[in-house]
Formats: sequence, structure tokens, C-alpha cells
Amino acid sequence: MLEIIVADYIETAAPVASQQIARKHELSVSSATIRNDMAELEEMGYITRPHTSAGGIPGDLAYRFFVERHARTARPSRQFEILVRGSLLADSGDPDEWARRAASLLSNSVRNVAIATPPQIATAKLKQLQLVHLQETQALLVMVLQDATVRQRMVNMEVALSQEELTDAAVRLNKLLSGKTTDQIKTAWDADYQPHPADDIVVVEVLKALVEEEQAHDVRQYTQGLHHILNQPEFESTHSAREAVEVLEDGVALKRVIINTGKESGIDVIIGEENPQENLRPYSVVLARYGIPGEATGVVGTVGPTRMDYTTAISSVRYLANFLSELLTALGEERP
Amino acid sequence: MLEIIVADYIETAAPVASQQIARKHELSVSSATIRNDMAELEEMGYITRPHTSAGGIPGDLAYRFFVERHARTARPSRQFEILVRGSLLADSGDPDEWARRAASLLSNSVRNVAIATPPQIATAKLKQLQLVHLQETQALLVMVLQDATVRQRMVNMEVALSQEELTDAAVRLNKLLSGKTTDQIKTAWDADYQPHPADDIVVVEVLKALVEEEQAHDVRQYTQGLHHILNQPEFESTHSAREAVEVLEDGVALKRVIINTGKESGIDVIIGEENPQENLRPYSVVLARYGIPGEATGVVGTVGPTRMDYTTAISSVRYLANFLSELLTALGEERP
DNA sequence: AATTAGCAGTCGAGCAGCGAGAGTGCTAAT
DNA sequence: ATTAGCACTCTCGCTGCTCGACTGCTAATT
Repeated sequence: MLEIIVADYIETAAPVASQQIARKHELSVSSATIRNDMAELEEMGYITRPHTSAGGIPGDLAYRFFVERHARTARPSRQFEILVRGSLLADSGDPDEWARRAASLLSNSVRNVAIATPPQIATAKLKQLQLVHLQETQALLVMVLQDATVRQRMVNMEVALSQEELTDAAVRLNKLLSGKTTDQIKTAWDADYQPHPADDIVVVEVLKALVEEEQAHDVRQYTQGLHHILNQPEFESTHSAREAVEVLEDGVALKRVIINTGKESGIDVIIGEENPQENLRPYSVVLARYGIPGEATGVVGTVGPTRMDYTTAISSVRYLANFLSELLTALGEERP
Repeated sequence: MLEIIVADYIETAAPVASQQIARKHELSVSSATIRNDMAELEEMGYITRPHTSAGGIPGDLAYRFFVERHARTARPSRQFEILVRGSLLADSGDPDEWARRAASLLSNSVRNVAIATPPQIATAKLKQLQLVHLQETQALLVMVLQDATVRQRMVNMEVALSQEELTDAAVRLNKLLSGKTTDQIKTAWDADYQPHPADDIVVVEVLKALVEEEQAHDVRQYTQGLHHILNQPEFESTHSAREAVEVLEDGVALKRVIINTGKESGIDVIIGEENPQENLRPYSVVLARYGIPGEATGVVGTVGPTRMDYTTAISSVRYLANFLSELLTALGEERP
């Protein structure tokens, strides 16, 4: 039931009515029954109605259900596969160019904005980090990188820690993180880090932010297909369209999302309000990381209205990511 | 008179009425007089009216007049100069980065789309060109470049030329062009080429096209500020906005225009219908080439509706181009 | 207990009509 | 050559209207 509504709404962009469902899908139930079911769905928060006597439009929850239940398993069209192979195998062996073409291909496939970053080689290695006591609850976090550059930041801690306690914490954190690239740090973090009772939460948070910033520093990203936005009915008003273009063209919000995209060869689907980046809440993002984990990885994905065609989006992104990974490992073996 | 209308229309985007002019500018004439003058301007083709009883809106001719008469001489705002210096002197010495920032700065200044290409080093030098007789009026134009790559193209000539005549022509053209970079060829062309009676026009045209294509091959361009178009009233309808974004995002039309931008340190202003590129006819383009002629040059400029603020556009583009040229020559002297 | 038919009620889209306001073109006077 | 005056034109926003699409509810049916 819910899936029909979502699929219909994705296609038509209009509130879906009970009678339409009954007619279109030749179900053996009448519109009245459907109305009852829809009332239930509304109560559970899956769909809303623009006004009392109108059809239902799915909310983020409904899309989430749809994605988990149906869209994840889809395969890309044969045509898309051929196009990708043709375009990416031709010509250049330049990974930068691959990213640009991937964005272009994806954008055409999903008829939405697509983004891609070229594979980034994780260069910045952490040498050491220090915590210096300043006052009561204030400390300085100093991060020394392998290439001798230094990053620092003030921390306002939750509890007052002495210099000894801070040094202790620094030693612990160094043991875990030093010698690693920012990329590896992010990975190690999720896997190995266990909060130590003596660690101050704020210190950890600031460190995290600092590492992310370092990563973000020069992520180059290619954006393609901005014009697709203007075709979508949700952006018919100039205002919303302008906002969308502004956010996507600028790209810092996306950059933040990209950095947090996991590497476990899965597809990240972030639907509407789920997005930690406030600017991106009106949209959905489908992202995948590709490349060789820990060595050189990039990201491909697409951004669109929450009412986007998740099925082809997910399958296209997955196929592209896999193919780019293949290309990249082949390149690595060729020139060792 | 005409200048007032143009300036007013640029500001308000609404048809300018005779009474408004009389009131706003405190002229010592009445609205009736202005009406008479405007009727004349309409007859001369400078302005048109959306309907019988409406004010006048300037046409391409009027903008051309305005640009030549007023906009060319303007100086950029002090604020813009400071911003440019601050942003471009800071940090990196990477010309690619300069181009990106220049586009960004310009886009903000003119509140329109801005484009910039990083300085391209003219590498491809012409070694030799040959003309081979095939049939009656058909010949093959072969272009051999310094790096041993070969470009060829068929030519359907206007008159039948023998192999001897073709060889003759090739010798003449070689004398003029060989050893030069594609960049220098373009320059030499405008300056030194005099049509020889025995040269076939079509041959020359094809050669020209071939050189241009070679240049276009990998011009990287940075586009900034697409969102500005959505603010302009001329792109209120989703349709026209989408078309604009499509053309500008794609960029091949712009590429063609960029290649033909002269190097004589002038500002190229292409207004509406004047544009040889059909896709760009609804817009105006203000472009300047910067860098070291014959060695490494790039282009900065802006694209917007024909009703654009030519005064700040021209002054901003000029200032940026000059400043980028300075930066580039400084870089050249530093590392010889 | 679930399903269905029927019906009253709600809401939005589209259309015509209207009046106000802005601005022109023309004519006659200066 | 300029200007005042006036009739005419066109746009824009408002109102009220109808029509059609849907729902929610109730009562009947399986």
C-alpha cells in the first residue's frame, strides 16, 4: 500500500488519491477500503495531506520505508551500464576526468544534480597531539601533522581538568591515532574508540571537528546538472529554486556530508530532515564512496528533492562507484 | 536622453515612462517633450514598447550606444579593488586557484554569472601544413604539430585548384604561420593575413576552424554564481531560467566565445543578438583576456541578461584582468 | 469484522467581469 | 519647438462564480 503511494507520488508529484490507486493498479479492493488504509497511514505519520479533502503525500518516513524495502535491491538499466563503460573507458586515464564524467553520466541518468569528487590521496598524517591547560575549564588542543604544519584550537571543557589529566588524555589519544592519516583516523574512530572516563567529551568533539576540517580543506568536487532542478515541480517557485542552486553551487554543506560518507561499500541515503546539514534538509542525498580504502577514495552521488527516484538513483550510484573502484585499482596495479 | 532610459531600465527592469523621467531627473522639460523624443528613438530602433500604451524598453542598439558612450570609462569601486587584492594575494600561488577566486569575486561584484579560465600555456606549435589535391574541388588539409600529432580535414573548395596551386598556397600559409603556437596564429591572423587571390576562401576558413578546435580542446573553465540568474526578473519563468542554466553550465557555447576573445587588452562586450553563438543571443557577455600574450593567457568575464549593469561589469572585469596579468608576470619573473 | 456503496461537504483551479491606475498619442494652444 | 489637456489603451489585482476532484462518514453488505 504505502509503496504504491510512494511510487505514484515519485512519478506524478501530485497528491495521490484513493480512486486513482484503485483504478490504476487493478487491486481487488474499492477506493473506500483504500481510504481507510490511508487514514491509518496518516495516523502513523507516513503520509500527510495538503488540505482536508485531498490525496496523501508521503513524508520522510515513507521514503525511508520505500528505500529500505524496495529501492536498495534494484539494478541499473543495461543502457546505463553501457554508457558508463563507454564513457569512462574511452580516452584518458585521468582520475580527475573520471570524476567529472561520472558526475555528468549520473546527472543524466537520474535527471538530477550529481556530484563527484576525484579520488583523494590521504596525505596529512597526524604526528602528535597535545593538550595544554590554560585556565579552569579551558585548554588548547594542538595538532602537529607529519609535514610540520600545526593546527590549534581552544576548547571549553565541561569539567575542570588539571594539566596532568590532560597529558594523560593526550597520551591515550596519541597511542590510538598518531601516525595515521586523517582518513584512517576517521575509520579508527568508529571502530576502536571507547570513551575513557577521564576524557572530556568536548575535547573529543573538538578533535573530531579539527580532523574533519583538515580533510575538508581541499576536497575538490564536481557538480553537474543544476538545470535539472528547474524542471522539478517542487522548485517551480523562483525562491526555492534559487535557494537550491545556491546551496548546491556553493558546496560547503555537501562537502561536510561527503566527508562523513562511510567506506563500507554501502550506499548512504539521507532523506530530508535526517540530514545533519541544515541547508540540505529540503533535499535527499544518495552517496557512495569508491576507491581503495585508506589509500585513495572519492565520492559519487546525487542530490534531489525528497521525492526523487530512489530506485534508479541508488542503482546508478552503486554501479558507478563499483566501476570507478575497478578503474582505480586497475590503475594502481598498472603503475606500482 | 537615451542614456537615461538605459540606465533607468537597467536599474528597475520595468518599461520606463516619460513622466518618471521628467520627475526623477529634474529636467527642465515636460513629459510631453520626452514623449516626442521617445517616439523618435522608437522609430530609429533604439527602443521598443511591450504594448501601445506602455513605456519604452531599450534594445541591443541602445545598450551598444550606452556601453560605447559611458560604461567603457568607468572605474571599479574602491571596495572591489580591496577585495580582489585581499583574496588573490592571500595564500596560494596557484593560477588555477586564482581563476576560481576571480570567478567568485566577479560573480559577487556584478551579481551575475561569472566565468574564468586559468591561464593556458600555448603548447601546440604548428610545424607544417599541407594541402593535398583529391578531386576537382576537393582537397585534404593536413596540419602537423610540433609534437608530431596530425590533424586533418576535408575541404570542399569553391573553385577547382590544381595540386600546384594548392602547394603554392600551402607554402604561402606556412611562411606566415609555421613555428607559431595556435595562440600566436590567431593573433597573426588578424594582424598580418592578407587574402591572396589564389587562396581559396573555404580552405582558409577550414584552417581557421581547425586551429580553433585545437585551442578549444581542453580549455578548463570555472563558472560561478549561477544562482544569480534566478534573481533576475527576466528569468522568472522556469523555462527561461532552465535554458539559461543549461547553456551556461554546459559551457561549450561559452568556450567558443572565449577562444575568439581578442588579446589587445581591451574588453569585449557582446550584446544580445550580436553574439555569433546562437545559444547566447538572449544574454550579454563581457570578457577580457589576461596574462602574457603568446605565452600563457586566460579569460575572465561575466554573462547576464542584456539588461545588465555594464558599468560595473566592464570596470570589474577590466580591473580583474589587469590584476591577474600582474600576478602572472610576477610569477613568471620569480621562477624563470 | 472487514469491505463497500452512497452521499454530503470541502477545497482548489480556472474564468469572467470590473475598476483603478499608469501611461501614451494626439490635438490645439503657447 | 514646447506644452497642457484629454480621450483612449492596456495591465493588474480583486471578486465571485462554477466545476470537478476527493475525502469522511454512515449505513448496508458479505
